[in-house]
Amino acid sequence: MLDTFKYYRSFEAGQPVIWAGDHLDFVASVVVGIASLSQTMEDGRTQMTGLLLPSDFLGRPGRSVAAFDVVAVTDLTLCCFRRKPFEKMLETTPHVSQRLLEMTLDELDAARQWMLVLGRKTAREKIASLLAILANREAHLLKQIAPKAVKFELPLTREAMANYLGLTLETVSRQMSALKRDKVIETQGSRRINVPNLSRLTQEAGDDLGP
Amino acid sequence: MLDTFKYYRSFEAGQPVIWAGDHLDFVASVVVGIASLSQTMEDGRTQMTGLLLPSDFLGRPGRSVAAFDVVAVTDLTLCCFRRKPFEKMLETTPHVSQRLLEMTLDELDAARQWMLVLGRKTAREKIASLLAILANREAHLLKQIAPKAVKFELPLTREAMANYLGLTLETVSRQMSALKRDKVIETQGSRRINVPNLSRLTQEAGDDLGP
DNA sequence: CGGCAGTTTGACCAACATCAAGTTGGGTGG
DNA sequence: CCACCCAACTTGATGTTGGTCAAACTGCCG
Repeated sequence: MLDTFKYYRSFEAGQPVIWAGDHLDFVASVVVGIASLSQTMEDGRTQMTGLLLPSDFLGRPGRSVAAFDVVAVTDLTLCCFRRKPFEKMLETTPHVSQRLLEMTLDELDAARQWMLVLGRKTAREKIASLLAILANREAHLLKQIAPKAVKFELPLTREAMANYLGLTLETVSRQMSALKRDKVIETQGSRRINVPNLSRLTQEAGDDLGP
Repeated sequence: MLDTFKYYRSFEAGQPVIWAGDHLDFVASVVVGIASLSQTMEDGRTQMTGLLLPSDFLGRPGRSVAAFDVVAVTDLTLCCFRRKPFEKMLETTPHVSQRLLEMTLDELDAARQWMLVLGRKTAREKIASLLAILANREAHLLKQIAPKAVKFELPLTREAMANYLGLTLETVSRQMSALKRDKVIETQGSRRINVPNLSRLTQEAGDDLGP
């Protein structure tokens, strides 16, 4: 059973969990908080390639070297398993590997959706896409289905948003101001977001009929 | 056994295999040729989200609706399995789902690598990245390890390259000309590419020490 | 009351997109 | 066999988006 060899690790907001290339002999699942996956080029350009939310899986059975940097975006608690026994269990407990396959396929779909955002959307649409994802997640957590309005807390700094969206932090800031000016969003401070009309935001994101 | 319910389907270069939203009651694996996965926005902007090469898997156990457009880039042959029996087999044959998990994790890593290309690389680096992938694949097929020079056939039109790279076809063409002018590549016609110095190309792609 | 990280805003600039001609080359029909 | 056609490609002129550099503002913490 999983419980016999799991353990917990906590990280403060901003702390690195692992660096790409590090030896990594555990896999983990997010319990509370948010972590980011990212890559950095030699000259410092960085691209966030995913956000890990509670219940998301981290690590790679069969690989002992991390492919990406993982950083705690907020205070973070992971539930970790040593990799070897976890791999053994994958072999002996088929429904675990089936569940993991399903989660990985979901992540792959999400990554591909995000490629459209990065490759083809304008700065304004990129920001709206990110806000729409966070707004929908919030609505989902509150068990609301297609609500008109949503309020939520932005877990990311402007710089982190820029790294997720393939923009500079100045452009992120300008487009946030523009969306505020155009009444697509309202703010209290720079992190508390109020979306008065979620379908308007979705439309700004460029995926009206959905992807 | 898989063989008892598999069948083959062929497509000519340029033909659609399925459209996003279509009902899809098979999964498949590429036998010969190349297929592309892509998404299109209502206004026509499109982004290719993956290339499927021989042995790659297509479809999604547990989902009956296609999430992406699939198009045959070259003449293409698929080996198809009806979805229901395939899913049943996943449940009963653990090592198949483990193998599929491994392949999916590889694709997820590749998709995340590509997000760096789309989000952060310049047009020139994007072109070089794509050419480097194709060159390395060619070298791998010929069982060469880290050769100095490689020749290969570009399977994509300029427009398809643009859709993969998040560029316009004019920019692709200009950067191809620039790489030729700078002796990073040589060409015979617009599709036959010769890379005289693969590490130079890799450097132009911006991943010297490589992720 | 600093000090500092995070953010906003402005002025200017470069990279890429857009619009618009041309050019190439393979395939077809006369 | 050649002339023409058309899709794919190249190249040029110009425009726009988002990047860069720089300066100020906010709010929190010591």
